[in-house]
Amino acid sequence: MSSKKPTIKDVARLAGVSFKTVSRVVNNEAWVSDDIKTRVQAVIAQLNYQPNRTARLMRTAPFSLAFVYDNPNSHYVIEMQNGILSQCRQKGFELVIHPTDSHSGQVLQELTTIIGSNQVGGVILTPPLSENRELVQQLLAQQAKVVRIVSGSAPPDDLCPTIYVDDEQAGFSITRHLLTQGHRRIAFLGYHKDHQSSLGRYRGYCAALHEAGLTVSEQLVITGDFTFDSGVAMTEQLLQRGDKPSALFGCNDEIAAGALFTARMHQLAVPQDLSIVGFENSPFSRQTWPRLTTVHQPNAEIAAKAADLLIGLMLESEQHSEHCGFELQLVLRDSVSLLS
Amino acid sequence: MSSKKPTIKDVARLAGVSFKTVSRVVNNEAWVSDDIKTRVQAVIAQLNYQPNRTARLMRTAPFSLAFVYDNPNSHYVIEMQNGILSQCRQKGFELVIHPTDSHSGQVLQELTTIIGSNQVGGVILTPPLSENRELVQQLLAQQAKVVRIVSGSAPPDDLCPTIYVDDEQAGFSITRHLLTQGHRRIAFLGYHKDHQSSLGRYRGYCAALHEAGLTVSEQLVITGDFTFDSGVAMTEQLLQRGDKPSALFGCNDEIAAGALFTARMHQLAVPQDLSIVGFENSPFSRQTWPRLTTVHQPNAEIAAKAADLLIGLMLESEQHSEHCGFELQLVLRDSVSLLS
DNA sequence: AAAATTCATGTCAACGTTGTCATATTTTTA
DNA sequence: TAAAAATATGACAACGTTGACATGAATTTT
Repeated sequence: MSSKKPTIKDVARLAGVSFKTVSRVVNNEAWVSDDIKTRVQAVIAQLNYQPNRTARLMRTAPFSLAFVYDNPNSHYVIEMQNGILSQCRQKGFELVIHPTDSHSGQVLQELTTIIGSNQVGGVILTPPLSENRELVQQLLAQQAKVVRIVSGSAPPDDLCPTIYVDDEQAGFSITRHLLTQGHRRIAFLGYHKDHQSSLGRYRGYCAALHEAGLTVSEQLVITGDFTFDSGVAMTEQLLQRGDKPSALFGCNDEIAAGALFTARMHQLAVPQDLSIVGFENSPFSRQTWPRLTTVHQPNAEIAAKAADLLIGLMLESEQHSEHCGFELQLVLRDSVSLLS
Repeated sequence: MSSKKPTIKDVARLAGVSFKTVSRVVNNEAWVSDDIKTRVQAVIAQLNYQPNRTARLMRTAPFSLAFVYDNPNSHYVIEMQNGILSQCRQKGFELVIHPTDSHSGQVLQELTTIIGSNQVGGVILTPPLSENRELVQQLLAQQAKVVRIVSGSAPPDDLCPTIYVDDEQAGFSITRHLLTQGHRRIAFLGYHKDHQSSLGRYRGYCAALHEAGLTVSEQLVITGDFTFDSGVAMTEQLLQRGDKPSALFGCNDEIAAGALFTARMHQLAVPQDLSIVGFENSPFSRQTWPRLTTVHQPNAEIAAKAADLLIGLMLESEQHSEHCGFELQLVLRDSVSLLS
């Protein structure tokens, strides 16, 4: 009943052919007569034969790729994962997820291990790891294929295929949206000098203010990271001060949700007393009250594209750097008021 | 510069020993002289040699396990994943994530493929797949190791090691909490006849009402699934009716958040006009306003335990069924009022 | 009708490990 | 001090596949 898994030789024996012929049928190679092909396929079905991936892997390049991330945002990770997985399944690849700590200084070693042991043939790097040029180079030096996702309006260099997401443009759009609604004192929450997405969004914010003839007030730019708790803390800090803003640009939806929460604590009605916008269009932003006006970031699509490029790279051995840019669209909802 | 990856034979040549001896050093086998051991280790370090996992896998049992789930809840999946991953890393195992659609009828075939091709040696099954007794049996028949996570106060059978989570007990506790706060008309949102967790929580809800001498009103038990949107729809349905409840038990935090949202739309203050409780203690439940009273479900811990059991099973070949139960604790926050 | 070409199949060596067994050396025991 | 046991090492097969090459049959070309 529960016998050993059938091998290619078992199939061969039963079909009365050499095991190489079975291999040909399995891999859909040319020059197999239809006669034998059907016969072999019948036996394969009968025995329920499945080629052993491990053994196959010994003769071929690895068909696993790693998704490397350092990001506490569940929605982000899941969306990315799903996007990558959709491509992997289509093309028979496997996904290895690799959450890591970019500050530990161990990332290179960790990745070296999984690459060196042939566990994966390529990696998808997300911010902030993707911004580490040296890391990319060292992975490349290990003959690994690399695709990275970065913030920017163009790829920073030609090291490897790159997906770039135009945070600046989107930061500009959403800030201008607040301006057209009459807001003049707009705070920026989540500035972080080491965080490219934050900086891009900040540049867009500044550009929009300048275009409207306004100057950027340092008072209104608050430093913090991309979490709910940080959003709460930054908003507290802001509201403590005298001259309150009429609108608030959260660098991502979690910060914005933190701001929403804090506004609520201070008996401020959103959007009547304070307008708030977020960034990312995570499911979360549809589930707050009021629903957040935000920027749609198509994570699953971005990830799928990254996986697509990486798999292309892994299949053809040529290392031609193809890039791909994403523009982000405004999503208007209920957290912004029209100032008269 | 970028030469081929070193193999065990390269190490052997450089160290002047047979490659078998190197294998012994790598695997920490007995009967290697300290002298040679250090010499070999030096060469390993020098060449930066990493054993090829794929080749090793050809001679050993697979050390990958699959996390199989059909659940749209990002927080849940991420917490589970992290819990499993923590164990995998500790013990040198690999994780294959396998989201699937339990209604497609393809699950068995999908899992058969990844098991049959030696991609994984074991699987962790979560609800609702873990409740499918036949599926478990068929996986077992394929010599796969299985650990399942189910809802219940005891394992349903001895098929395989089982993690059981006492939803009934927790549903009872949280309902009783509402009762002690003076609530009498308590709605139950998210009843689903095919969903064991829902049923468990429902049974707890009923038991608490009975204990308080109340009867369960069909009017107050609303069927739906475990999503925000369903929570909105169910709350709408409930509020449409004449006789409104004073409290509302959402079968998970997302339902509760949907209820919160809808209450807000209807100008009902929570908890003053309506109390709401959730279930799961997802990060989400701390980020709503007001923060949700809920039940803590230690997903990462549960998942880690499951991985631990599964890895144990994969290492020792004996199939002894060890089980493990989890009790759930109430988390009191701000979404329940004291009714006078 | 012989030679060349295409098609169909088979043989055998790899891939980089681990397991089995044999052998050489050292240490212990009788 | 010879025999036995323990220790240390190596030779070689095996895992299940794919790739390089060989071979034989059928078909086309000259």
